[in-house]
Amino acid sequence: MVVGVLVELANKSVDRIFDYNVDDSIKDDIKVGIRVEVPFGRQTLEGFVLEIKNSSEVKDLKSVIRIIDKDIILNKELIDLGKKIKANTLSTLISCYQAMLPRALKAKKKTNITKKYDIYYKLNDSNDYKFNKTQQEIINMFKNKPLIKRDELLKISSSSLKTLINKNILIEEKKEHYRLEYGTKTDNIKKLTTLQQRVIEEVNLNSSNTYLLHGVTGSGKTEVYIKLISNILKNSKTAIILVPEISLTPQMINRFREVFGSNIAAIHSALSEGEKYDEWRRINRGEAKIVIGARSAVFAPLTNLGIIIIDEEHSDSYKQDTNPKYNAKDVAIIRGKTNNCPVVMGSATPSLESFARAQKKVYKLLSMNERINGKKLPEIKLIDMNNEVKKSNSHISLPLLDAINKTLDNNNQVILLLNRRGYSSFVTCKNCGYAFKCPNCDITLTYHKTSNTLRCHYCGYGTKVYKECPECHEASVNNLGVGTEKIEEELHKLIPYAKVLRMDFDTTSRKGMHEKMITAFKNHEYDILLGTQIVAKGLDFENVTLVGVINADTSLNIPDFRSSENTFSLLAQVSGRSGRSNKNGSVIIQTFNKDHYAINYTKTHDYIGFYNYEMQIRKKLKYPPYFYICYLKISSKNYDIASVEANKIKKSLERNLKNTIILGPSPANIFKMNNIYRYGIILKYKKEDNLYNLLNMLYEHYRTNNKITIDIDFNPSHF
DNA sequence: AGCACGCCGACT
DNA sequence: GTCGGCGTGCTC
Repeated sequence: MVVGVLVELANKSVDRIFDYNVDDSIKDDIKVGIRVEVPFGRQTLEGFVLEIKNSSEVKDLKSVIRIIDKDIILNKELIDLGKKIKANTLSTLISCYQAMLPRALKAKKKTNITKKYDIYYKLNDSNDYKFNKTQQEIINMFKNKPLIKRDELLKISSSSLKTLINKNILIEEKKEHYRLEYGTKTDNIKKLTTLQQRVIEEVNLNSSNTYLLHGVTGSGKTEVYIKLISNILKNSKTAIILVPEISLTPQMINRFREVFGSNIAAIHSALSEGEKYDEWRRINRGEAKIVIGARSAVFAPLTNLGIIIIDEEHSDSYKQDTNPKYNAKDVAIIRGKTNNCPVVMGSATPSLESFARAQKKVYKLLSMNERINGKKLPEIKLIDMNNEVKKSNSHISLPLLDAINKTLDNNNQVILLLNRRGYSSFVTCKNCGYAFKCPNCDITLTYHKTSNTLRCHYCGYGTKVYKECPECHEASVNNLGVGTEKIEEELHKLIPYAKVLRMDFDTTSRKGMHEKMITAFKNHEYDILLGTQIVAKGLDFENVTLVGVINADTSLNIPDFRSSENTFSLLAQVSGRSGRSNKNGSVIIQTFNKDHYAINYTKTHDYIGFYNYEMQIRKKLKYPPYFYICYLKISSKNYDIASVEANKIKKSLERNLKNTIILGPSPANIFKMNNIYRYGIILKYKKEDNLYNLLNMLYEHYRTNNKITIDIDFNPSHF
């Protein structure tokens, strides 16, 4: 017997199958998809069996050393899926498989993650032996229970136990146990509104359709997902639900546990590698039917898949920005087709790409435009900070302060968002909020400290930094941002009696802190929840009737063609935290750009209006969804080589791609990093048949060149 | 990724 | 003369 093995080396030069002989002694356990250890050159490597055959074209084969797991790690579907992802992302096949597996199953960086066992004992047949009193007591325990845990027997006497084991009267038996424990399910499915019910009925569970569920904040999307999954389970099928890591809170998981109990496997970053390994094996063995997790959960080795749900589909967290640079949404659709099951993507603010596909009937659009509490969406007030800065020096305007006071007087709670996306990488005017923009690309210029210049990292345009603002002519140009600590300080001065809970990535990084804070705020131990992006998503507090946005503009100024979309989405999401139960909510947004369309469409909760407006811009500037984008990054330790080669590459692409717009090379977002210089080339195209081929050849050409590294990202989430 | 092979510069 | 620099190529 001969096997074709893919070794665990993420290098293009060994990204192919190597053949090995299999000794008769291990032949019976060889299956496609298991892991084996093989000799490779002078080293010993781990790899996956991808083929089983009778003979090989290669003579003088080496032999498989041993089988690592008898269990199949990569089933047939995942093996094929990996090949498709390789083709779509131009990454190595092995990296695609590694992306599917928990750390414990990768050869690299494995930190001794093992299975956990409980030790049990059972009685041996031959027991014509004279026991003393304690020994007899132990023996008697086995009358009702054939298998007893070691701990229980130790309680009686460790020496007697030892004797019985030595005399071969008790036999040890190891049983694997999982680290996590699961409650019992309640099947507590909430009663659905007619709107929710209609959506359920529209989803054809026996199709491979892709649905886009556009539901306003508070419209009850989660309960729709639960009902859909519950229907899937009745057909004895399985389900995957993807959520952004940030909203994968214990509340969210508990809600699913409540309904589905141990049928759920939840994979999230708060788990240890060992716990992740256990959860993965429960899935692989068919013991868990529903998988909830972030991006990589799309690879859950479930068989008989019945539905894939992607919550908050607009989130850029579904795109992996390291190799393989896959998007979980694309992977979900591929799995949907192979399993003939539907994919449901939900959001209050769908990505333009997805909504455009829904408009073109590629996806089926499902709408829920009412909240389940029957209330209207909260009223949104804009505060023009151009006027407010003249009145006071505070980051919190008088109208916002007033509203906070009123809310607290009524014994309600407040969420304050400090928008820190893209913080301080660009330069703004302190007086009027003006941000310098590229005249060619209409994106914000990035500040380069070393040269004290402003640069466009799309086209390379550069200009020096002016002290004087070209808009209001004040000498107030700076690039300083504010942090949550500063705002907290101000709040203490302005409202001394208010209890403020500060939540950002610093204060929540310790394990369990995130959950603790959420619980404390829910229990009304605090009046104001102040935080960054982390407070904007998915949270559900019934007492919150006011949401305040300190600065709507920072994310608007990010040098990214999606900055308006991301801002609109963030503001809509955070606004949705207000007035979720039976109380009316309101929202106050402080901005320097009150006439900006992204801010204005937020004010009227008008997603469609925003969509139509933004689509015109995308069309004019040839951005997605009208054009695809591919980002090439060329990096080198040597400044000149990076620049020269990047220009050579551009010329060569120009010769070979006739239907593609090529921008750059221009300095990448972080131009110099670890002393490596990086240039970016942007490709915009609608249809370019030869593109993947050409880029693959380009990659191959530079593979052996150790002065230049090329990195290719199709449909990047940012660059 | 390792590791050997191999072809040029500066030293006991 | 040889030790060792790292560019190039191979691993079933």
